[in-house]
Amino acid sequence: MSTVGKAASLLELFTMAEPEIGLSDLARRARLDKATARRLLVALAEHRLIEQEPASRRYRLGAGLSRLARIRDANFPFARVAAPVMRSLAEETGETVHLSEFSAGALLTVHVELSAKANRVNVNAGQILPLHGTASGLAFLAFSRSAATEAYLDKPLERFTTHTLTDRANLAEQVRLTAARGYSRSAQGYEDGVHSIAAPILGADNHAIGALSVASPLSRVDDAAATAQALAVMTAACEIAARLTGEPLLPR
Amino acid sequence: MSTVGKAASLLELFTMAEPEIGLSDLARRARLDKATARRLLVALAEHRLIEQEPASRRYRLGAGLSRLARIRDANFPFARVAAPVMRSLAEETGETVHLSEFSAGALLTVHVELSAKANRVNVNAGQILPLHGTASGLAFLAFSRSAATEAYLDKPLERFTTHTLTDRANLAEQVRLTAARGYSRSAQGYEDGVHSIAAPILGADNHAIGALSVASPLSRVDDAAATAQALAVMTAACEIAARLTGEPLLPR
DNA sequence: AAACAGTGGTTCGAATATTGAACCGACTGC
DNA sequence: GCAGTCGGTTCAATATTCGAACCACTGTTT
Repeated sequence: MSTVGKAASLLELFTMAEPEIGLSDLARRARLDKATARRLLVALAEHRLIEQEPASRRYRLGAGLSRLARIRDANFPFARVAAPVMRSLAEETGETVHLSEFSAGALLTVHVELSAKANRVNVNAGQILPLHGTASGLAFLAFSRSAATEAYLDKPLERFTTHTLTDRANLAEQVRLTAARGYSRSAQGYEDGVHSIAAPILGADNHAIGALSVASPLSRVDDAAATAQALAVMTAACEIAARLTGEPLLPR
Repeated sequence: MSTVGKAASLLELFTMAEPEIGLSDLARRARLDKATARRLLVALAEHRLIEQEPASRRYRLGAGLSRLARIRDANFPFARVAAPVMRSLAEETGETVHLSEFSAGALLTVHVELSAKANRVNVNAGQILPLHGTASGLAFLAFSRSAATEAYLDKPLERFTTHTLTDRANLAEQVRLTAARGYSRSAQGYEDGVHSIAAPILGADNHAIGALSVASPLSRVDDAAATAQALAVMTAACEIAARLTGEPLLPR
């Protein structure tokens, strides 16, 4: 393994549960010689990627990481990181794909990849979606903190079409179903003739920060197509989350 | 320079202004051979510390950095990082030092290092300080976003002692003075017999996220002592900010 | 109090990973 | 077609890293 690979492995030994580790321990776990581990740690410390607690002499992640992460997060937000994954999903499904981020009590559409077909659903970036009535909203609600979900459901809910779910019991049941199977499905809840399948984008704390959705003309979707879309959208949503948070891809 | 040092130098070439850089450019700026730079980049990419945009083939900071920074920030917050610096400041000045973090419209005291002297000011962690009437509050206001500062000053302000500044014009003048010289001074604005000098803790965006303060019995402070305290508290505040954000220490 | 087991840290000849000039193919502007 | 980029690759020469053995120290056990 390359030297920088070894150094990176050292960084990866630190976790939420164990954010400070001693030299011998680090060397053992990274399967490195103590002398090697120390030399790498010193080099990392020179660039503030590692700090050493003066009292206990244990090592921990350095402030330089905060700085670098800030640069990354500021310049490669949600939409930008997600775009290539969405492009693939749009090609695979042949349908319009849109990504929404939770903001001020609703979902804000931050990126759209349109279907290549002539008969397609059109969504505009910037559009605000309600949490009820859309597949994206259901996916978000199902993976939010339960207190927040309950609070939202208790408010009076606007009706957009004759199919909009506004009844608290029905909606709660849909949320439960979505949480159980990992994706949501909704037809004409917000706009007539539109069918959507959505999955949540989970943040580092495993709660939804947004949702990814495949939107099709209702006439083109049967149960088989919906199942295929569901699988694809969940996979893509996981991929986006992984690219965003840096967590390794975990199967749900 | 060590190999990991070179790799770290590559990471440090990315900035807010230029978050994506091509191979040749990276090699030139880091004064590395192109082949070397690339080998390092590949090694970093394997650990997600670097990503390569597939289309342009340019490099950028990776998601792994976000993950590591999250681990660091969660486990070594404000108070913990600041504590050793505060300990030194308390020893240097011989007075009680307290650190406050802005939270919900006021300053929350998150850490205290008490003076070694018998006659000292006592402050408790957890105590809430108003933005007016305390040196910490003035320091915070003077380095907040000006809109937020104005909004605060427009509200009715509670009186705590006969010395509390509640007049908008007087307070605005104090804020202006604090912003100009980099520290605030207040005597008996919140509690009788207490004198304080404070400096803001600046976040990555150069706005205050909290304040550091030296609190003394009023009887012990003359102008000379206050000047010395001011210098010490500003230096310590800069040091804490640097340790927190990973930005290099900048003179004000 | 002596022996032991665990730290963090250092040394230096041996082993090996790193280096970089020269190379390739692809693209852009002239 | 040429010149000047770019990203990426190769391989002999070499500088860097490796790691067993070594301190000095601390706390525990006998």
